[in-house]
Amino acid sequence: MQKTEGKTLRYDFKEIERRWQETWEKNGLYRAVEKPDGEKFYMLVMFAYPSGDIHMGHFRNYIVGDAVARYNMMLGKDILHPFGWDAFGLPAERAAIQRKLHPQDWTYNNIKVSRETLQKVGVSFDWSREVISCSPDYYKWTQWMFIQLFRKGLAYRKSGLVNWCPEDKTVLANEQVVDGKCERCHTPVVKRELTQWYFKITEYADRLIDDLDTLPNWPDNVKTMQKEWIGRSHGAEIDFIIKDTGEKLPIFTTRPDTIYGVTFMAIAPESPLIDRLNLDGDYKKQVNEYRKKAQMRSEIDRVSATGEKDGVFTGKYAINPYNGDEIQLWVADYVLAGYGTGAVMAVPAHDSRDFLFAKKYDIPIKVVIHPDHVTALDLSTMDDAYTEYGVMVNSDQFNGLEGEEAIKEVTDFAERKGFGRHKINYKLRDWLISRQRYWGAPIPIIHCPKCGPVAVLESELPVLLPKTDNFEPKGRSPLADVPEFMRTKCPNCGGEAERDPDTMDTFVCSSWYFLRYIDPKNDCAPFDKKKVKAWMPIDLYVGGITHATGHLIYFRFFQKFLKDIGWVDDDEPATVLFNHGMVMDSKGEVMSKSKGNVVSPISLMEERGVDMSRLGMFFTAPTEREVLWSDEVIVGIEKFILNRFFPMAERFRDSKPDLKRYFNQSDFDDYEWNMYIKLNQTIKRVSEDITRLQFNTVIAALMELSRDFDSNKIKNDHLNDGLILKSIQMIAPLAPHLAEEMWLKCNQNGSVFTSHWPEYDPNAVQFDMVKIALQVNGRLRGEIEVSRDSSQEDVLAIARKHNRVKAHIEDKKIIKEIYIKNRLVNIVAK
RNA sequence: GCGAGAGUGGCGGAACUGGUAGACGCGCUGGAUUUAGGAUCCAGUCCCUCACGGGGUGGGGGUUCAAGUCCCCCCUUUCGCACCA
Repeated sequence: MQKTEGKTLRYDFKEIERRWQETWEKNGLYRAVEKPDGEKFYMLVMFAYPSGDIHMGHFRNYIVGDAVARYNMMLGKDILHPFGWDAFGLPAERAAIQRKLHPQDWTYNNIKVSRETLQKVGVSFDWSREVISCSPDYYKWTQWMFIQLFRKGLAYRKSGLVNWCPEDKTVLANEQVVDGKCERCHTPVVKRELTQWYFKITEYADRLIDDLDTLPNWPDNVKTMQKEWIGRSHGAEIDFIIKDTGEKLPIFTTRPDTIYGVTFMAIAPESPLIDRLNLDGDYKKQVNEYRKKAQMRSEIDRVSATGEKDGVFTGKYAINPYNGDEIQLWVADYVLAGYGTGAVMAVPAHDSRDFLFAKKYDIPIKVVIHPDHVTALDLSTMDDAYTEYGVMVNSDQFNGLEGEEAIKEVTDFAERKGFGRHKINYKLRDWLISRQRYWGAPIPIIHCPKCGPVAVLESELPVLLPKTDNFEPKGRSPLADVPEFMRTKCPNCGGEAERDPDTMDTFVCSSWYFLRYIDPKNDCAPFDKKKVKAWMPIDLYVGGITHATGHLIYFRFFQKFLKDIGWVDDDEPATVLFNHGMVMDSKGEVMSKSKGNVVSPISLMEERGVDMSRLGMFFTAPTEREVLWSDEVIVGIEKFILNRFFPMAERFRDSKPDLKRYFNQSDFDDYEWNMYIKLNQTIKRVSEDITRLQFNTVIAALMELSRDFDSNKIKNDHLNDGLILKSIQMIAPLAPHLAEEMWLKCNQNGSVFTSHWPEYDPNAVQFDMVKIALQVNGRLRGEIEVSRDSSQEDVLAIARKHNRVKAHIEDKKIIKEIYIKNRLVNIVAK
């Protein structure tokens, strides 16, 4: 509490915050309409994982969204600003195991605590639409989504090598493996051969890339990251032939123009093709040993061994279909099993990796590309491959062709001959969604010995997660050990059958939550199409950059799928994306529990008040930049609010000003007119800065305005009161409790948030007198004040007479005089 | 290694389409008030110089009357990707 001895005013934030939060709740200020009729604004922040504590990062995220929501509310739009919980997932389960609690109890308890904290922050969430992803009435529809995908053949089961985390004892999606380690617990990931459920996101790869171009208001870095993650590359698939077995060995290459330079072939150790080669004695032994060794090597080993390549010769040969050359067939672990066909044609002269490999094992190198028609490559002096485009040489009828054209010709040739084709490849893999864990949405599939995997009938949803205490991870799904869950009848033939024991990746739950907010209580459908049509797309989505290649791809994928099956209208879920910066401690380190440097917004808010904390966070840095948090940033804000801004309410004269009225210069004296201009300039600046989410300069502008404002010098009551009321309106999105309190103190009816955002008077945003910089040869020599829009002649005449200017142009010849209206004069003299 | 962003006072950071660099705040210095501390108010605060003036937005070049802003090279740093053939 602030001491304000001698002053009648006291800013009792605890009382004020409590009172306004109650009032807002009572009046349902943030209750969204079912269907907007006028202009709408769907403000979305990423829903939260209920870990039990709300940290500074959350706080920052939500107050940014809140400010935008409140601003748009004041612009008269219908607002949808919901919140919910990403409540399934591994950490809940682990925490629950450690604390000997059930994940459900742990999760719901955390939600309760976190919700109460958030409610204290005064964020304008419509809590009546809260969504909890682990609640059966939500995951019922997550399962429904699965079934729709399954019906379209976009959810399927396949066996393959998958990422397995030995610590968490579950499979992981590619996105959850970072540097060969489990994203969550940092345990090195191993590969296992398992049959798992996948979503065919690759089917949408092109649209996921191409539609990024329809999103001008997404940050470029996110779009670039997504493009690279999806990794589309154009090239050719060429069928080589295994010499002995005659088997076709298709390979993918982006450089078919180097086809005559192929001197060996490399196959990934995991490739099943190797088993079909009928290797002879010693070779067989060596290859098998190598394959075993490769499999033992962890992912990190293989990744960190950059540069160093090894492999083993199979003793077999393949035939290049272009020239019939016999080339050696190697097994090498620098070839990725999962990309292309798991085998590559190696062109040492024109690929750095192949070059290293060929040097190491003394494999021939053959130059088939020259940089241009006059420059030739000399193999004896090459210490790396030449990988640029160039002119084809030593390539029979293709000699002389260049770059793109060469690639096209070579591929067309293969197509005509039937041993190759144009081909597009992606780095993106199908999305592995099965998890061998308890705390997730059960996969709504029944395995029937006769009918195979059959979807649960929609009328039977949800497939309830059985309440069991037996959820400790042991390498297979805990649900498999719950017989009453597993045992069921086939929906098709009625015979004995078993449920799928796996649960879904939580990213599935978070891929459609934004649609459920629009109709959160719907029992009959995931949502009402008409309501969704009215509210979508999301007008602003605010979150951290960490989800660039995970969630933000998945939710776009879901949107597109739902569009394809007629449930939504838009191709893209969110038109504007904004990534706020991270919040670090004062030393620039990431806040984490293990480091013990976590600053909780709760204690801060209790000590300084919610609005001071909000303003402090807003003021310290622009939204997209990272913040090194220290409580000191509050100091300046506190002085500003307590000593200057809040006391403005005391200067209110209750003159019932018309806030829509514009004034003329003749209504005022000089000080008043200048204040009027300053006010309108501030309105303009603040409106623009809020639109681009730059809140630090919003506060700076308000500081300037209230610094210049001296009520004693203002005789016009309407100006005095209008300036105060508009200032309150302008700070309202950032400091809602404060604004409401001042609004009330100024005898205004209703909430400041139902008042109309001020509009600036376009005839009063420039001062009548402007300062003109005087330069000689680009150097500043003085400054004069003239009336706005003065003519070049007049200004130059004054400028030439200016003492310091004169001193610098005397004895010199004036070559050029430049006048930028209302800004500067530059006299060029020699 | 590849790609993208960033580099401005002691600190956080301003600066719209090239046009007075350092808004706003912290900190610091001096003054007023106060028994004192705190708080508040006023003034000052990029660097060198008594001043005139000069230098200055990571470094070096360039374009321009004019560059933090545009172009080229380099350094540092953050983030992403990392054998994707």
